[in-house]
Amino acid sequence: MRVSREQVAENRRKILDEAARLFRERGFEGVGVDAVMKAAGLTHGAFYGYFTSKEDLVAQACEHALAATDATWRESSDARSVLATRYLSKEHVRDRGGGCVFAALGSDVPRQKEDTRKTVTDAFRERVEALAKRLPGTSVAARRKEAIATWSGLVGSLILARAVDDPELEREILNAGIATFGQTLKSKAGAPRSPKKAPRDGAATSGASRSRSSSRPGRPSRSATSSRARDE
Amino acid sequence: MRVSREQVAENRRKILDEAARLFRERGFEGVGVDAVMKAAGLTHGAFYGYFTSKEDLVAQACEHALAATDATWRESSDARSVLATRYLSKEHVRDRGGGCVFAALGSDVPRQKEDTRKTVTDAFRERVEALAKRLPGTSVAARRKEAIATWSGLVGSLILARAVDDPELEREILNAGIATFGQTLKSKAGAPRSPKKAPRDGAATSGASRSRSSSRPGRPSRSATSSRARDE
DNA sequence: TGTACATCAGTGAACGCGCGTTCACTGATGTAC
DNA sequence: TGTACATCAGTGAACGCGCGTTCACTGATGTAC
Repeated sequence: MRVSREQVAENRRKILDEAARLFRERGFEGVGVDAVMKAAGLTHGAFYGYFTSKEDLVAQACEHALAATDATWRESSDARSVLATRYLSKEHVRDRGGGCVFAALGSDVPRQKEDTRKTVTDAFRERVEALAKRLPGTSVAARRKEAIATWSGLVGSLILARAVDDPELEREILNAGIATFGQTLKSKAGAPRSPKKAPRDGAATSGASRSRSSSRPGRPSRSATSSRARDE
Repeated sequence: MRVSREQVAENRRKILDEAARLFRERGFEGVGVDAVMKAAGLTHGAFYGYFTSKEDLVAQACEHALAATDATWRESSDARSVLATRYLSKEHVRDRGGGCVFAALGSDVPRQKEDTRKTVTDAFRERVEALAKRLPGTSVAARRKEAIATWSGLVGSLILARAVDDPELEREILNAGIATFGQTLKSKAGAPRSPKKAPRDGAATSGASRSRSSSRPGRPSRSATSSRARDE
C-alpha cells in the first residue's frame, strides 16, 4: 500500500524522533529495529526502505537529536548561569529520552561507527563555540578552554546525577555543578602539558558552517548491498 | 571434572577480571556470557555455578572493577593536580578496559538493575570523600562540594575526550580538564537553588565503612529460581 | 597412609527467544495519455 | 478532467544467528573409614 510523498517524509521524521528518544532512554543496544518502527506506527519490514542498516539509523538518529538541541543552543541568549541551571535541573535528569545526547549516550559513543562519532564530534564543536560566545574573557583561546571545561563539567555532572541511586546525593551533585559551572571558572593560563604545541585558536571558528548532513541520501536504493562488519 | 577449591577461587577472580575488562571495552550489552567465560578459559555452561544471572555478573563485575581503583585512590597520596593529570592522560583515554568505570559505562548505569546502581553510588561516595581529603578549604561542606564538581569535571572530560574522533580536539579537552580540575575551583558559597534545605555536611562522613559487599554468596545454589523480569 | 565413595565444578548439547535482515506480495499513489 | 497503468511504500512471513539459560553427564576432588 503505497503512501503519499508527504506521508513518507512524515514517517521518516517520526521514525527518527522515536529512535532518538528510545536510544537515549534504553541505549543503542537496548532498542531493536522492530521497537523503533512500532513506536513510529509502522511494521519492521518498512525499515529498510528508509535506512540501510541499524547502524545507519543510529547515526541519523543521533544527528537528528543533536540538531534539535543545537538550534536551541545557538539561538537562545540565556546567560551561562541560566543554561547551567536548566541543564542540571531535576527535570533534565528525569527526561533522558528528550534530553542531552552526550549525557544519555556519551560513554557509548566511542563504541559506535565512524558516522556516529563524526556527528557527535561536530555537535561537540557547535556546543563549545556556542558556549564560548557567552563567556567573558580576554583571549579567544582562554574563552574556548573555559567553554570546553564547562561543557565537560556539565555533562559529567548530569551523568553522575543520573547514575546515583540516592535522590539526596543526586541533588548535591546538581547543586555543586550549578554553583561551579554556572559561573566563571579559574584555570591555569597555559596548557599544562606538552607545551611544544599550543592549541590552535583557529579551530574555534573553523567548523562554523554545518554543511555535512546534506550528503545523506533520502531513501537508500533497494539493491544496496548491506555488508555487515563482523570484527569488533 | 571437579577442580580444587583454590582453582574455583582463581576461576571466579579470572571471570570477574575479564568481565570487568570486557564490559568497559564493549559495554554491558556488547558482551555475552559466552565471551566472558571463554576469556576466562572456561565454557559457558560453568557460568551458572558462579552467578545467578548475567545481571548478577554485571553487578559483581562493577563492584570488582570499582574496588580495585578505590584502593588506589584511598591509599595514594598524590596531589590533586597529579591525579587529574593521570586521569586525563592519553593512556587513560586509550585504556578503556582497564580504566575508570564511571567514564567507560557512566551513561549506561541508570539503565542497570538496583544492585549495580547501588555499587556505583557507593563507589562515587568513596571517590568524593577521597578527593575531598586532598583539597584545601575551610569548611567540610565547601571541600565536599568542590570534590563533587571536580569529580564531575574529570569524568565528563574523559568521556568527551573519548567520544570525539579528532585527536587534536581530544588533546584540547584533556588539557582544558587538567588545567581546570587539577587545581582549586571557584564556586558560589551557598547552594544556588532550593535554599530551604542546605546540603547535609554529615553525608561527608556517613558512608565511611564499606561493609556492604559481604552479603554476597560465594556460589549460588543450583536450585535457585531465576525469575527474569520482563518489563522495562 | 591407603582405599572406596560421595560430592560437585566443568562440559557441551539443547532450549526458546529476539534480533537484524530479506523478500514476495499488496494496493494506493503518481503519471501518461 | 477522466481512464489505464507503472511505480513503489508498507506488510508480514521467513531466514540465520547469537543470546541467556538449562541440564544430563563426566571425572577429579575431598572425605570417611
